[in-house]
Amino acid sequence: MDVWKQFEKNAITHSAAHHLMAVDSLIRCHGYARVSDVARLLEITPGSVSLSLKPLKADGFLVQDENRFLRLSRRGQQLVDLLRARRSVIVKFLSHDLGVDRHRAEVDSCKIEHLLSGETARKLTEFLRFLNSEGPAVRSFMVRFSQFDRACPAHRTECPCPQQECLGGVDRADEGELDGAPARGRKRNHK
Amino acid sequence: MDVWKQFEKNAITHSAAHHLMAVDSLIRCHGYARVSDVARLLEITPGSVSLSLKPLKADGFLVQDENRFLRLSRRGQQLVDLLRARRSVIVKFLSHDLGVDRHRAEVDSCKIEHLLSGETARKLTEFLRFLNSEGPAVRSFMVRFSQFDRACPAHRTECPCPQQECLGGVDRADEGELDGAPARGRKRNHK
DNA sequence: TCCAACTGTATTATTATTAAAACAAGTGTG
DNA sequence: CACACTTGTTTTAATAATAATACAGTTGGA
Repeated sequence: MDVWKQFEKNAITHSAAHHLMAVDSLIRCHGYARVSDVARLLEITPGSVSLSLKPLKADGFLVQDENRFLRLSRRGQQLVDLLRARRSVIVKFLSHDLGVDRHRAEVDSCKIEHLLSGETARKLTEFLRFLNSEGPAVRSFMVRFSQFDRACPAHRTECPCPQQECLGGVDRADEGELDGAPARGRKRNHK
Repeated sequence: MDVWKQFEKNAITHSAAHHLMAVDSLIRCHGYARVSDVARLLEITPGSVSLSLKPLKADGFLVQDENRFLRLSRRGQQLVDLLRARRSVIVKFLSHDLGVDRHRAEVDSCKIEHLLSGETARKLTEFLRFLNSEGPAVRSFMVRFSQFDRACPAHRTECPCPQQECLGGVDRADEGELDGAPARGRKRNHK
């Protein structure tokens, strides 16, 4: 039971990551970012943004100049660059190499990019860099993969015990169980 | 800004997933699972478990018999099987194929397994099945990968602009920024 | 002075947890 | 049998973090 309870130990929340990235995007696109600009971009109220940014300022990711324009600190910029790099790596892997729908790849990456450890992100990047290096071994590998029989073997042979590594049956049978809206009854923020 | 705000739409929380899997593990190991057994396994109080299980019962993942022994419903069992399958696929990919430390691979998988869409999980599984199919193309691919120069090109050539797809520099420079404990000042559950 | 922008306070909701009290059911002993 | 003890469950109250809103107040520039 060592793995359990590790899930709360993340340096940054999903929401915080998006707030930081919004600041970065605004600065890159328009040259500046104020609280209200972030709010408009994220479609939430300025008050909410102000509150969300407070811990980020306290943690030294963000600074505000005398006119309250937002700027990323060195640490903040590093973090944003890191997150963006991770996201683009994961999106590329999912969409380009695995063939996941682009939009879904982006949603999935955005959910997990800030949760990966540095080691995993690094090794994934190395793998991706190799996968996109276009060498002959890689090319023949990808050709073989595209010819690979995608059907799960568990669906061809009758197997009485629950599969260890087949997501096909369960997942297809229960499509949306993990993807979409909750099944019923649970109140959620519906804005 | 379509991707943003998708992050809250998950069918199940991390904690709920662990509670469900604990029930499943207990039943498989000891033949039964009561609230207090789950609490012991997860090292939290029975009261907490009782509260956490309530929405899972309401959503039809769990049932309790007349002696209040816990059982997974059909839906609950499907969900647990799905999550376990995903985890084992991701752990195998990270540790076996990418060479991530086993424990870290488990922690990372456990963080993300319930967040992936069905499509992504399925395609990842297909890829993994191919990667472990031991054909000659795969073998030569993996041999090449093991010989692949892991050093990030950005560290060899001077590049003035922030890297799009290099996690090496930023990440190594800021090791632990996303992995470990918060930098400072943020109060957290320290139990 | 007026308005846009920002901050602060109060409020709501969800999730996750503890601690303590209340309750239920079986066990043991005189 | 009855009373006390033990175990297990549930409920209630409380705390804490995250995420968001609404509204009131402040500030600074044209």
